[in-house]
Amino acid sequence: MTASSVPVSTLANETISKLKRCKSMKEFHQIHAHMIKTNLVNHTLTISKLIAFCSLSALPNSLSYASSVFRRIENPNYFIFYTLTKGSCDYGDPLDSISYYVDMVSCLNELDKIAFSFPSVLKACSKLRAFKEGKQFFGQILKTQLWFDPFVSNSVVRMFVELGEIEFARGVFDKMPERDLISWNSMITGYLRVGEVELASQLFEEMPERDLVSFNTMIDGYGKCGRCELAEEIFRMMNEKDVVSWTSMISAYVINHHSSKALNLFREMLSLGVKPDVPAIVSVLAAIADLGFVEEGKWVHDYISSNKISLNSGFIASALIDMYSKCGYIENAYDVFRRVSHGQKIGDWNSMISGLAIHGLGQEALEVFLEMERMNIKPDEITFLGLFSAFSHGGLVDEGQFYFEIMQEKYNIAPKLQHYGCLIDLLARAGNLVDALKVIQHMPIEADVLAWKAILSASVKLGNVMIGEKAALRAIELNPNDSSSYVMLSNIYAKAGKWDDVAKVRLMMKQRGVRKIPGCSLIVIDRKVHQFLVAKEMDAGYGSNVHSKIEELVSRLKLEGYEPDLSQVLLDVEQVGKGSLLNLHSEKMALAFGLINTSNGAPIHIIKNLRICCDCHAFIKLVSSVYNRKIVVRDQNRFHHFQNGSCSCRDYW
DNA sequence: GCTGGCGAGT
Repeated sequence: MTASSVPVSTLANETISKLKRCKSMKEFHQIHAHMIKTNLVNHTLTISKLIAFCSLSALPNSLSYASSVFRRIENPNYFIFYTLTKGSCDYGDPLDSISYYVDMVSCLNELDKIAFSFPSVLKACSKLRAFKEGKQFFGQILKTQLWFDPFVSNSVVRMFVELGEIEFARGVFDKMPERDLISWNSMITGYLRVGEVELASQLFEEMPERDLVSFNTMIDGYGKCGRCELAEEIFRMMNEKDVVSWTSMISAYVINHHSSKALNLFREMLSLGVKPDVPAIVSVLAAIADLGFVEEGKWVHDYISSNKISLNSGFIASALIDMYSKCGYIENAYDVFRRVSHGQKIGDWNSMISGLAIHGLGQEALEVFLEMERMNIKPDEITFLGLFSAFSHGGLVDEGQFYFEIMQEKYNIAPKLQHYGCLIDLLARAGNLVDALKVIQHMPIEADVLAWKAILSASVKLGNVMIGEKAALRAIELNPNDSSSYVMLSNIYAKAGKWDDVAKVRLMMKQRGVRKIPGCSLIVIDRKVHQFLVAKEMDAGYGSNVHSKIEELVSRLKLEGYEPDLSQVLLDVEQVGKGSLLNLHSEKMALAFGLINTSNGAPIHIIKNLRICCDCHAFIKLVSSVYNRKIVVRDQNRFHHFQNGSCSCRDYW
């Protein structure tokens, strides 16, 4: 049978079901060509469906294709306008979404049909942060029957919530003709987003009925407000949970730095037979990355492969790259990246650049960035944060300054506080305190505590008491509870032999109740985690072994010229003799334990919560050559790969 | 004559 002898309706139905199954632009092109050949382009329903499935497909270039088809239609109907409005709002430029809406009302004016587009138009306003225009649309809605459409009025509440205009949202909520579950849930989201925990709880108590979404919203919102205990309470009282409930609770733990709890909860979820989906996997990967437990990370990676979850789905690749980097396995991160890097996802590139950065691989990070440029992938703010951090850790000062200019001139990205922070850190680390201070003076935003701490920590390293003092006082003023600023100030004084000033700092801390965070190092052996706290006896059983091993190491290394760096013992001098206090640094204990409990030549991975100290750094360098071990230490800021007596940071950290 | 509004992740 030839095409022309088939009834139009059959052909149309067949084409529509093919359109529904389209997975690539190529298929859309083929069907469109076929429609032109069979004259189906003049069949309203079929051409509408082509535009609909294409605009809502989320494929690259699908919207511009849909719009080119649209432009050849003489009298487009509501449905076509609607799909283009929604498509551009969700997957394209929200501004186009508003244009389609404006076009629509200029040529058609049935209110009940316009209603369908309004949710997307209002969503476009929130995406564009267009409060004024949003209010204008709201004004128009109020004058019509649209106000009585729950989809429309709920979208108004949602828009004000997204814009953070909580008073407006509440005003609409109170005034709307009918409130359903969605209205209540949105309003609660709104309060939680602005940190109004009390008001959110109150609404949650007051609402006439609740669904799973209401509970999940509370878990997520409490978590994001830093109220893990409240999130837990809701989570535990739920009779029915879905994967969103679990994921919300897991990420509440991750955000609040309870990564072990997050990992345990993920395990509990699995044991109850709840199948993790992409967001659940991504959130547990963040926990694993934080803990540095590569074995768990590999298990999740296997799970992803064996369950045929594509590396391209959601943030899977970027989460894996991040996890492997933060566990010290930059090669594995690179493998994942290579498998997806032909893709266009900015997050994958950003994770790779940041990963290389924490390993001090500045040049490699720059190469990834240049590859990105060659592929015409537009870098965003986060790309540059990663890049600057890579330059900073790699000591690439000229490159850092050059790309700081490029970011603004070529990519039109205005530097934010964090970008300035990176630039300041870059200059300060490289020993250029004066220029770093100049940046602080001239930047259009007030420097934050991190910027001053960057100056401070560089001053410690350079022994610059004057600038260090100034930076420390400013940092302490900005965050009086951050112990590290006091400690660094005290370190500067100690290094300069100003013991009276050291005492003053210590007194200040005591009076303000600021406690030094104890150094803590982790080592994982045979999937078991061993934790060492500074100056503390460890778990019964191997304490004395570790101490005698450290003593053995010290005497062996002294033969190689190791001199304990006593300037590193600062605040707690009266407690124990300085030399032995140095030997109680947590990373030395973890290292000794690792040497005892792993076979000769096996690499040792250690994770420390604070920055590694100079003495331990020199110590571990020597151990790596004398004992012929590859030792990888993750400290608060970055990785140190020790091998053959030197460190990948080239003593620059 | 097909359609629309809430919850989780890098």
